[in-house]
Amino acid sequence: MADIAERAGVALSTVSYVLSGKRRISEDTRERVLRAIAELEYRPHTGAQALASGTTRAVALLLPAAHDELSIMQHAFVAGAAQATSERGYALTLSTAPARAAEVTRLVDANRADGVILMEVELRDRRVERLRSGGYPFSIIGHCEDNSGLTFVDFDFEHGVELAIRHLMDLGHRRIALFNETHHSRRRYGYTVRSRAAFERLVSEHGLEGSETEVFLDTYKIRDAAREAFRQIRPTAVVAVALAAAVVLAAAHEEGLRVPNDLSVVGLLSPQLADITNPPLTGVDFPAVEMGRIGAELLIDRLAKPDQPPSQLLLAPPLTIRESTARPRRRRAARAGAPSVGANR
Amino acid sequence: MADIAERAGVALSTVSYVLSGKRRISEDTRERVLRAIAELEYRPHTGAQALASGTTRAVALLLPAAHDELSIMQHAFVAGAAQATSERGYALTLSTAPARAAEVTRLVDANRADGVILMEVELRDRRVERLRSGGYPFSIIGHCEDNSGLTFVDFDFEHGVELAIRHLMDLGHRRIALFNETHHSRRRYGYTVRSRAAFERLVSEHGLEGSETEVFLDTYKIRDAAREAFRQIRPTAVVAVALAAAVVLAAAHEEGLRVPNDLSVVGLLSPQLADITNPPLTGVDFPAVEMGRIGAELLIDRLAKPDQPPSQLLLAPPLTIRESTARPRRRRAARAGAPSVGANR
DNA sequence: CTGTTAGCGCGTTCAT
DNA sequence: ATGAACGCGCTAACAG
Repeated sequence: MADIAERAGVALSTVSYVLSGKRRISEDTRERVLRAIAELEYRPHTGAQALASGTTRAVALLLPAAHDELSIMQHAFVAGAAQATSERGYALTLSTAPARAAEVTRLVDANRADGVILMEVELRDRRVERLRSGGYPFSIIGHCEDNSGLTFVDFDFEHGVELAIRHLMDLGHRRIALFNETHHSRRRYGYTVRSRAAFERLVSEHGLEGSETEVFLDTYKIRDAAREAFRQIRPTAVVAVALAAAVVLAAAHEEGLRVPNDLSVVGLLSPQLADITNPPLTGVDFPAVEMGRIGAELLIDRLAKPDQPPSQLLLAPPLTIRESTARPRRRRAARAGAPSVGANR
Repeated sequence: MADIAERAGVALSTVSYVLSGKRRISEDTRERVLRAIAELEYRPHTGAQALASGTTRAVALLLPAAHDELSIMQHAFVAGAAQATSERGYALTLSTAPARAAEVTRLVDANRADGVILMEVELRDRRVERLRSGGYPFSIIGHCEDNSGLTFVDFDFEHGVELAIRHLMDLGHRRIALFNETHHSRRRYGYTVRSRAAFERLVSEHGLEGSETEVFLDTYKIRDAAREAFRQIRPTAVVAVALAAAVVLAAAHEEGLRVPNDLSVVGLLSPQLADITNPPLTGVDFPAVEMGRIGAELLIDRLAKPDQPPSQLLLAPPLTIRESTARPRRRRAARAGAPSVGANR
């Protein structure tokens, strides 16, 4: 900066002001400074700016448990967040530190980032508590039980399940199963709990013969659980949350169930995945990229105006019909074989 | 730091040396300093360290073209790189800036990162040239045509295609098609070119009836291209590169081809994807997480010892047999129906 | 083994 | 409208 100040024949601070625009500078000197900057290929030193200004213009994205595993949708969050931050002139720092409360504030404490984007939160989350009570700027992709004061964006799983069930009911399905995700641990993730709650409510409201099945996020267990459920429940349709959907298809295939002829499947997952399954999944498209983007924007907004009331967004996109759902066929066979008593409501 | 120096009754620099370990400190003062640090909950200011030391202890991962799209495997790279960097005490900064040469050096020029990890390089890549000629520390996940001086890790696609073809030949397949990925643009990505080259070599070496099909990374086009290829080539087996594999399965399904009964498929993709396809894909597992990890480690090693000769790693994992391959069956039917003239080679 | 001190590159207040 | 000078928090000579 000193070099360009000298070359432009001005004071060092003038250069700073030209750059930041925090002061009116005469067009004349402005020109000279900018020219010198161009000629010397000067690049501001982000670190020094951060040190002097006390703000890093970087946010941290906490990418929990990147235990080599699946969590394919996480990538979309990352991609969305990366885009949004870069558009707003922020850097995005990734951390795969374990999801312990002690870790979430580290990057901000070390002044590597101004704020934090949290993912995979549980209904009651100690990391959230830590950030909240410590007064750290943060946003969540997902949400908790007690959301007072929290800034977040989430997919409306309740609404998603409702759309899915309505679609299946419209097609004539009455025996619908929910395939939910669950984790090895005892953690209670919001989307799992909310999906189940919505499912149970709808089942009882409409007198459906649903039956939930919780499956584990391990591919093999998921598949076994699915096959067993098919035999026991004999659903004509399935609502599957997240990655479970992809595996349900495989399990159905193994059971000799053709989708959608013998079994309809509605998935709540990202369109990127829904498109490459076999057959492509009808479902409520999880707008993962958008959510990542919004999560970042909410945080950056918050950094700019810390006193604004927190934004809380629930995204409820429509159902996209692909090829995995159809009218139930088993029922006809069942009726023909043994005319059931139940009226069609 | 001044606070803890005062509290411990030492000079400020002593605190620094205790922290960095760059000097021998008597156990006594060491103790006092550490206690003061704990009591005051002192956290080093990364930015200030960076400014003073001239090294940020952060590396940038260039995640090109996060155009909302697929590129699911990219996530694994990111996850692997994130793990490795965090283990070595580095931060990982993500950038989705467009893949222009001007962008790749920005983060390092602005002192946000010490080096760069590049992905999705083309055979002749201007970004690589820029980094190389500018003397920037960087590593590549992938590699180029001219790799002199480059540090990289890549999947050995040539070897992968060879394993795939061998496996299919062992099963008795002779009419094998390659479904390759290609991008909308005219970019020449190494893995596409190398896969094709290997395929062509093997086809001619073994007198196979292969026929390559290039498909676009757009889900719908991929599927149409696949269906058309099935009709024209009537392959008994397919080798599919990356995401094409998932879509080939869907296309086969639509054509009424059962996998593996009517068509065997071998994929070169990540096991995370291979496991959730329907049926699970036999293939050479693309060790994406591992590659991301190695990419980061190579770069960090390079930052530590800039004068070491560059490491160039080609990973060639074995074939994993899942459920998408079997002995060819069509041939029998064909023979029975219309005894073909062609000898069995 | 420990202390002193000069920067690292920039933002910003105070004076002009 | 411009300039001089101090400080952000830390590292690394240099000096004991």
